[in-house]
Amino acid sequence: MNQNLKKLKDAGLKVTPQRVAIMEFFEGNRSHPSINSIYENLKPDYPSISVSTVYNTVETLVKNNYLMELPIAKGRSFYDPDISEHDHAYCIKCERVFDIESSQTGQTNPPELSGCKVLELRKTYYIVCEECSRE
Amino acid sequence: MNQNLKKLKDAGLKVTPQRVAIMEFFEGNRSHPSINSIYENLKPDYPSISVSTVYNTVETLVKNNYLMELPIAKGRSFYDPDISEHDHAYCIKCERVFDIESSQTGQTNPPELSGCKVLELRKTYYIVCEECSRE
DNA sequence: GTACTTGCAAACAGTTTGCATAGGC
DNA sequence: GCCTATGCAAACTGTTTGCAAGTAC
Repeated sequence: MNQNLKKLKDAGLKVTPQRVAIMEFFEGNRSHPSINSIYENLKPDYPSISVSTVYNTVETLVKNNYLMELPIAKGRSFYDPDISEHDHAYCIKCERVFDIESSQTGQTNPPELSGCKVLELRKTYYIVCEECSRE
Repeated sequence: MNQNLKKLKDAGLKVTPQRVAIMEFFEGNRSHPSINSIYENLKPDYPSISVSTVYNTVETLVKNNYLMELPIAKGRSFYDPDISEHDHAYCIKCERVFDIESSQTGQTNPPELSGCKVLELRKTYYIVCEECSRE
């Protein structure tokens, strides 16, 4: 709560109800929401909120390392408030994203990338989740 | 060339000029084209080809394990005719995709996925490529 | 001849942009 | 009061769908 206010202020961002609401929505949220699900979840409490505000805010939060963007699925991104090193699993049936604890850390970069700036290695397991396998 | 005809026939698919053209376009192509770049590249030789045919054909080829789909970037997919196990690097500046030889193979699945059907593990390096780093 | 494939247009989903208004500081 | 953030609408991109006409076999 106050953490969020502090984070916004530290980043030199204005504290608006929409921004705080979006940050609160992400707090402890392990469901990896899409832009649309953020919008739909906030609309009941903030009827006037617009999609573009959600886009703006999420973009700002990504830039300030509060969220990470997961372009795992076709057509839309998921967002994760856990920016620590971990992997993801994506169920191709229900399209949900799950967290996976990262196994080996500190791997060396492949030789092909010697001249490049490597920002990050992302590992995604494509799965059919337990629930969806039952059907 | 005849390989493509054979693959289509083996899959029980009709041999159409468009399908053959798309398969030829992918042959030895390491540039990981998007739907749009396939379309643009084929249009000069096949002026009447339509985007929906490209979508249809690519979908069919993915289903028949001739292509793999890479939903690496926001908003669009890339396609790779190399379906053997390997990783990718994506330059966030020029948005090109590079092939990376897979390092360790045969890793075991993480415990979180014990009840799931794991289809694939994909590793993507997010980079700024050599060329883009120079600027 | 039949069934699948193509090409066109329209619909659709997610995202981006421009701009006037509102509101944080 | 200044400047940023919001909300709305319109534009845009990538994708999907419906359907009539065409074509592989």
